[in-house]
Amino acid sequence: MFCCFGCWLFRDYICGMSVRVRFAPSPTGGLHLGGVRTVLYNYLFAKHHGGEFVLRIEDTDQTRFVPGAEEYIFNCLEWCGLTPDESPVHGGPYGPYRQSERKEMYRQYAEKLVTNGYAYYAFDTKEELEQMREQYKTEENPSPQYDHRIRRKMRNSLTLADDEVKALLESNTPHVIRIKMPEHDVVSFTDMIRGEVSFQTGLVDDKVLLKADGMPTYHLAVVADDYLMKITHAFRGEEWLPSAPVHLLLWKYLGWESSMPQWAHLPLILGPNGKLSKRDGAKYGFPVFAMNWTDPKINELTEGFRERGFLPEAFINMLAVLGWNDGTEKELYSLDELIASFDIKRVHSAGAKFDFEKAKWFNQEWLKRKDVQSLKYDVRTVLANNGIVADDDALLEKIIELVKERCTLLPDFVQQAGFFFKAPETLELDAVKPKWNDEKKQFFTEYIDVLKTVSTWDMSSVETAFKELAAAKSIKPGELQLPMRIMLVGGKFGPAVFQIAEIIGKDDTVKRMEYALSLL
RNA sequence: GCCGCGUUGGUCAAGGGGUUAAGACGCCUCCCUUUCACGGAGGAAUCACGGGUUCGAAUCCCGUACGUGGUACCA
Repeated sequence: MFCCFGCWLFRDYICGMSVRVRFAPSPTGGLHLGGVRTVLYNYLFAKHHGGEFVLRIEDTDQTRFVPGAEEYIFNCLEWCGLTPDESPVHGGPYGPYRQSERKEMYRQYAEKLVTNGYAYYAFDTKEELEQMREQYKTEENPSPQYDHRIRRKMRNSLTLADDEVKALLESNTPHVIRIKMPEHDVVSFTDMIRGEVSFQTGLVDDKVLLKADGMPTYHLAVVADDYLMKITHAFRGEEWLPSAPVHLLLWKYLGWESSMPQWAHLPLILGPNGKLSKRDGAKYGFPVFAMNWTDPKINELTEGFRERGFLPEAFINMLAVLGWNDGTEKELYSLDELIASFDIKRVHSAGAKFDFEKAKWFNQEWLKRKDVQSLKYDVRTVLANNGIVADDDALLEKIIELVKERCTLLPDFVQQAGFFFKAPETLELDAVKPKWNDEKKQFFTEYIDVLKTVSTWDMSSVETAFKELAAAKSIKPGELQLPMRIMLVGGKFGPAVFQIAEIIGKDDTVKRMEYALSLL
């Protein structure tokens, strides 16, 4: 994997410089599709360029702390095979990687901005802010912002006298630090997937940078940490685009403009109506999170792709091509192939609607292309979860090979492979009854007797005996195969009947047929 | 409301001035198989709309509509 010539020609400045990207989730709950795709694109980009992928935990909102959420994120990444090079658990030279543990570092930057006139102290209480919003609310402006117009009317270091501000500060009055957005500037930048984007700064509000509890908000933290962690390319969801001008300005005001990362705002993944939510999953019956997640507060379980029976390879593959393609017709990629061909510039700028049917197709394809050995553990587990013990290794391997192309999701193996290990509990007799008659009953009674005498039990001897007897009785073999299948597997599915008979053995074959016959 | 981003079949999408507008999923028909799958052969779109620019526009420009995101001391 090496950089293409394009890097020189299109001034990416990627060659020769070490690429560092980051995924920065806030540990507030399950990791959904969009999150995993963001991780994936970060990871692919980094690995394509031989760079590092760091995972940073953005836990600056203490009120939203959810126990277990951070560990859950790590487990998801591990399942997906997207291991960070640096993180709170993997360590690294730029730690700590949890923002709550970096708390003390942020204040100095915020203060520096105040000193240089790019930010200011604001003493407004929650109530005062609410009152402001109420007061200035009009039909044309339903949600007034704390912006260049409003700030003149609020209690901050721009409106208060210096000694008053000083007194307030010295008496530890709760306050925040807000950025002072310029009134008439235009901020623009080149997004790696959208091209030139620009904003009028006067239309953006004075975002809080440092909260009253001393924690930074996302806006300050993301800039400071990306700088401190030497992030070269910053990818995040499209929902961040509107606050990008704040971040751009912060890089400039802090004097770090020359090391600002290149941005790419990823398109959203949409559900049946609007942004995909876990609610959609519950409503339409598909998973939205990578793995099962139980919200500890309300004890509510949200289903994961893993538990639904997806292979991580398929999950990753499906996500990669939801919004990206390499320009060829290729759709099936291993992680290594993705790393080799990924190009952030070929990511679509439009949001993509998630299609569960297509997701299943990817799993089916991966089931077909993966070898038996690598499927064995998962299949055994899913069978065990359904009370089927498959401890004979060689047998299990043979069966997986035989039935895997009939399965879409892992749990399908229960139906497709279960009957090899355990006689069916219910027989779909309705499928044979309409055409059942004494002749057929007679056939099977005699056939059972023949089978009992077969010396070498294999597919062909079972089949030969079957056909010979059918011929002798002048019954079309085809009319007898379905009944036999129902007797052995219980339903209209599975591989060739005689193959099944061979595998389950003489005793079981005879036993199942006799039992079924007794019901007919 | 304001701001940003987006708009090629039901879905994912290629294509970025001249093409019979690829391919995949799903759907339907047929073949293979007297199970179910797999596999194979077919079927279904005037590229949101309206104006330009041009000999020529899905492709470039401008509007409109629609969708979506933001507008928090949440990320």
